[in-house]
Amino acid sequence: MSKSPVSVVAVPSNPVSASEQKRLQMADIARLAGVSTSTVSRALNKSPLINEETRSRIEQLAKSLNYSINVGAQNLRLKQNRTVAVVVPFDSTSRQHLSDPFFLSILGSIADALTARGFDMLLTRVDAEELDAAAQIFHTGRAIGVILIGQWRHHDQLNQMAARRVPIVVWGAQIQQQLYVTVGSDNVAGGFLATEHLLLNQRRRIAFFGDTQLPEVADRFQGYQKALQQYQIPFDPTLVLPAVFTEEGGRAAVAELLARQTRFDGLFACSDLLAMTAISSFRERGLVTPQDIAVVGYDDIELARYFHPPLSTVRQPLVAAGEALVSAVLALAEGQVLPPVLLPTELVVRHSSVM
Amino acid sequence: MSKSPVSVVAVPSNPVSASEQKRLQMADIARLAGVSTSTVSRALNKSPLINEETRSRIEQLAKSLNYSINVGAQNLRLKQNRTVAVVVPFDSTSRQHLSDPFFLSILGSIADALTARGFDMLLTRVDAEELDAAAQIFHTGRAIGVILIGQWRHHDQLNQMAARRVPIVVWGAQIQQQLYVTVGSDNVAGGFLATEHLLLNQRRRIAFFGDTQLPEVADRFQGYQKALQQYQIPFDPTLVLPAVFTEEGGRAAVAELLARQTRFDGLFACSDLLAMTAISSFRERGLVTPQDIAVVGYDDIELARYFHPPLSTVRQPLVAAGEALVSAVLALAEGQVLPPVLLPTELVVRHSSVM
DNA sequence: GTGAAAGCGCTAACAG
DNA sequence: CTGTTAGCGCTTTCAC
Repeated sequence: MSKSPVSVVAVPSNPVSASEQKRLQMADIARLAGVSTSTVSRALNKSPLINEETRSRIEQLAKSLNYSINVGAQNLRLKQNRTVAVVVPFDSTSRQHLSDPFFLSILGSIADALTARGFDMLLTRVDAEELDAAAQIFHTGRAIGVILIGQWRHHDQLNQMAARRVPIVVWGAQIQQQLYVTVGSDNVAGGFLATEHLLLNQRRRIAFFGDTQLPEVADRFQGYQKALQQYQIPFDPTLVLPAVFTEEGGRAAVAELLARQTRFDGLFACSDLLAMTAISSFRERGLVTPQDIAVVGYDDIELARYFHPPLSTVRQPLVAAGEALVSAVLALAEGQVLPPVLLPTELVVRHSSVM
Repeated sequence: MSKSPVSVVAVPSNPVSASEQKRLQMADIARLAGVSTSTVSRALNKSPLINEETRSRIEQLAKSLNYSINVGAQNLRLKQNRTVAVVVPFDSTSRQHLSDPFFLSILGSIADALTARGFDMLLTRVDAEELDAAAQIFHTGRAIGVILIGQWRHHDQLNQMAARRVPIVVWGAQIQQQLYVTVGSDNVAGGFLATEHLLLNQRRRIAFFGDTQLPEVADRFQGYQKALQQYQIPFDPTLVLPAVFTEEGGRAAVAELLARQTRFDGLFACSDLLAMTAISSFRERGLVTPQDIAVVGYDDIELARYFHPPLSTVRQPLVAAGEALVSAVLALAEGQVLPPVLLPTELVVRHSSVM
């Protein structure tokens, strides 16, 4: 035998180890147990056909050897699949990170709902301009359906996918002539609630922060207008700012609003993140919330109550959202036809809106 | 699992539609193109053997029919797999949600790193007491390796998995006699930096919030003690609170600290979430930050700069973290042997710690 | 350049 | 109750 070489460099680990680490398979268990693979298969799948003694013997063996049935092969054979894809589009220009806490939370709730039903979750980030990648996940059989978080502006692409029979459900607002299924909160009601609350607290010049090109925001805006109308407050377009949902959105919107030199004493921001960055900007400029500007956000993220001042906001039902999205995509995958789902929305009053 | 107040009512559609929707497969394309499946396979895989004309014809056909190769079957045949599992343990007792923004962000950075390398990400939440479920994901062949976010107290279980040759990398702190690979930030340095900063700003009675049973926190605590020692400030155990990383953690710790009637003028909280809830609690009790209590958090989540006061904190390198975790798990899956990875940590001074 | 045939790891008739 | 056999959708020698 060759004697081991003395070297100072790290011992190059056995490069074969990956391949030599031959994965155990059913045939191995069968041989070791002295039965056929059919028997092992049946035993491990708890078929009632198998002798109790045989079964437990095989189970023991498998467990002690750390063997588990290969799901890939099983799925192929069974033509089944218990994986759902969750797609989070990102904006290729801003390379925006998965940053809004609300989206992250909804992701958690989907994960829970999926786990509860015994499904795996494939999480994918795709370029918002290439939503077709989401369809590929389905067409390649990696998932039986997809949940898309963030409707954004991609109505047409989504419609196309649905038309091609991709089981897809999107978190967002219901739109006319929409072929795909949406699950979302009642944004019109949410917008109304927030605005009405501000109105009821004697605010008359209420700014609106949100990109109304997004369907969800458009609905909230509609609620905003409806409230103004109902309380007979004139609508002033100079109070409307197309703030994007990024961290800088609130800051930029505040700057623009102030530059417009329009008077305002209230703000309805279409996300808590937006509300928080706005409040932070106001403060830098000597404007205090709620005294000078009463603010209501949207989402009710966890940090909202620990913010200063604690943020009044419109709560979207997180757990229900996950449940509904998962139910919907599963139903769709089974070929059912579904109506859109509208979840209730709730005003949470804290201190950013009342003195 | 709470049930949602809204149920998805399915219009009972044609129940056969799911099954009759026969998925296209390679044989279909072959028949339609008048070639054999071998040819289709080669064409779609861009084999140089195929006639250019034939290839493009087949590609066209496949595209127009929305056909894509079935990855499951392909993987089986090729004995390959491009999926990595990301496991987020949850505490079964508190049923704690995936709530800390930092964990969520790291998840995003992992997703990006995986996507960049052409890997799929399987996201799974598992009961912290049943970490073995993470091993199953590997043993069943659903993923070639697993990234575990949150070392918590499960050192032993993790060691067992590693001993069984499950390619697993853990986000957390390096521990003695650890068989598994960790990637984490330099927690000792982070703790030192935060504490030193407070010390340099004339704070002498610095409270520490964090569950020192967690390896990462233990390291930060070590940094805290090191700083005190270096600046010759006596260590006082009454200033140390085992705050958990939940939203209520900060609040409870503040209550307990106040109940102890010990004097303090600074706080190093082991997460931004903890710092924020603590500041919020202080405020409720008339204590203002930074005047009365200077606070430094940990993580540098996005909202930290928009908090009031903007939060001083120790930044953990998010993007690098995702990259490192992914590189590590991929290397492990190939059978390589790796050392733990320690990422640099950086103090970000804002206003919660300086007057 | 293209096709026929074998087989990836598993399950399910169909026999015994 | 258990084994034999065929085949899930794909890739790849091996022939032509």
